[in-house]
Amino acid sequence: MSEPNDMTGQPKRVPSGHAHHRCDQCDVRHKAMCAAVDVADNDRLAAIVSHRDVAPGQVIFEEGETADYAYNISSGEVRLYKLLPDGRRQITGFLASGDFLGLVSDDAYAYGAEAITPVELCCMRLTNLERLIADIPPVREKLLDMSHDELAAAQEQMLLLGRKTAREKLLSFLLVRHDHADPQPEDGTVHLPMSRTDIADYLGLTIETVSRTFTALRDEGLIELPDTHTVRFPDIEAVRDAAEAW
Amino acid sequence: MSEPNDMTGQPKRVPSGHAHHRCDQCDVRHKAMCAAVDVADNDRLAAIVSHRDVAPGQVIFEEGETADYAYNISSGEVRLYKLLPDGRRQITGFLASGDFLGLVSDDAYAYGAEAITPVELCCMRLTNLERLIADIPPVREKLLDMSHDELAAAQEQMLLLGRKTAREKLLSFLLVRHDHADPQPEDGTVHLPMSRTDIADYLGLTIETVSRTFTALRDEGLIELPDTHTVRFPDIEAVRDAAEAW
DNA sequence: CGAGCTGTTGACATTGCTCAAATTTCGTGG
DNA sequence: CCACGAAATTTGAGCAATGTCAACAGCTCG
Repeated sequence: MSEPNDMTGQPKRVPSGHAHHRCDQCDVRHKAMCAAVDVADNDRLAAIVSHRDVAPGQVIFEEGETADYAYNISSGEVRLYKLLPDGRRQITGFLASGDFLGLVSDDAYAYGAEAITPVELCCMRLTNLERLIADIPPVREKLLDMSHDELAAAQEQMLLLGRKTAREKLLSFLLVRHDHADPQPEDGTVHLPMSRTDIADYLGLTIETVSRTFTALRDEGLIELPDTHTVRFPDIEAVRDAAEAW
Repeated sequence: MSEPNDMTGQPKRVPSGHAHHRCDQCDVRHKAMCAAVDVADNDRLAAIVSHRDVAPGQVIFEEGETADYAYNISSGEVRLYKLLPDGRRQITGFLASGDFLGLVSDDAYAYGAEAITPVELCCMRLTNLERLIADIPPVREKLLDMSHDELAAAQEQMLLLGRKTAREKLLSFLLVRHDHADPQPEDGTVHLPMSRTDIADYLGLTIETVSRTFTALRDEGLIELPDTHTVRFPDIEAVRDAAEAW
């Protein structure tokens, strides 16, 4: 139960927040599931959300924990992961602002979630959210669509994990990060808030292989590494060719 | 476009069937999404389904193809897969009778589907199905639940692909097949309708490694191999221990 | 300034892959 | 029912990609 970086004496994982948040002023509303809530129903939405800040490295929820809340990410970056009994970890996805997490069919979370950067969460009790889903058709449309997108991403990741080489894995990862970046940067810059360990556990590799592969790509001139958490593509088309042709 | 085993001169992939099927007499109704359709709405359901038989090895639909239909599997076993340009294949799942496939957020299928055994499909035009989903709340509940289950399975498979050894992969696969088998067999028998190649492409291995691992497990006494497509566990608890403790 | 991370690099080990051949299984026709 | 050929599976030998273990470098924070 002890978290490595937990130096706060505060009670954990208890969303504490404004009873009346202004959902209509939310920065990420347009990207989030909330966009499916009509202006007329805004009050209902605002009434059920609370807020929670999570520091880097801190647990949002653990695999197997009873699922009470679903969350929208207001800001920050989150990792989802599953563990084996001996500690091996597979990161199943990275989420960023506007993304939604916590809906499960079972009543326990099927994976753990941790903050990578400082994270602001918009929390909804599942019992309340389910009522909202039942009452507002566009919300369930949106959620069904989102889960189909997630499923497509998961299948793409299975292809990566099962059939790509280390080089292809890293290139695919960098390209997806680039193409999905929120304010799409003009130059070919990609920001990587997560550690090499996180990248390794996402791609089914070791940190050493990730590190060596970064170095190899840099030596080839396919990427530049201004610093550990930044990658730049001098020629992104060359990268796209390399990603699937090798 | 040529399919290896296609020796029929018949037009392909055109569902041909009874205009009025008796959904209430369907063998797999209780397992399928159709169970969420109230008896009163049975006629609506029956009116939009048609049927299609697919021979082993034949394509049901291809990745990227425009998605016209969704399917329920009435009988038989299906593989879903994604391909890389050079032909490497990742099987993302095996489906059996009662399973549902073909709902996508985009308008193209995100993966291909092929019959492993002779397959009977219950076909629904997406335009019709979507109307059904919109009109019948329990149907969308069921579909949302099903997609959450699929997602959980996909994440479990990512853990397998990224972090387990060949031995653990095969044992996990056999145990899941055993535990999810439809009429749960009393003895520890598992039937594997798919080829070694399919198993390899599902587990992110080569056929040789799959074959060698089967042999090794047999030599250890963990499994018996009465024939290529049948596995028996003399002591299933020993298998469960081996699957996650190694 | 030193401790402690995180990331990189090097040397070596190992799992699982490749290529090749033997063997078994299975469908087909006689 | 049996024989034959094709396909699927198994087995063997060698190898390569990636993992393991270890040392080192760079950065941050007290």
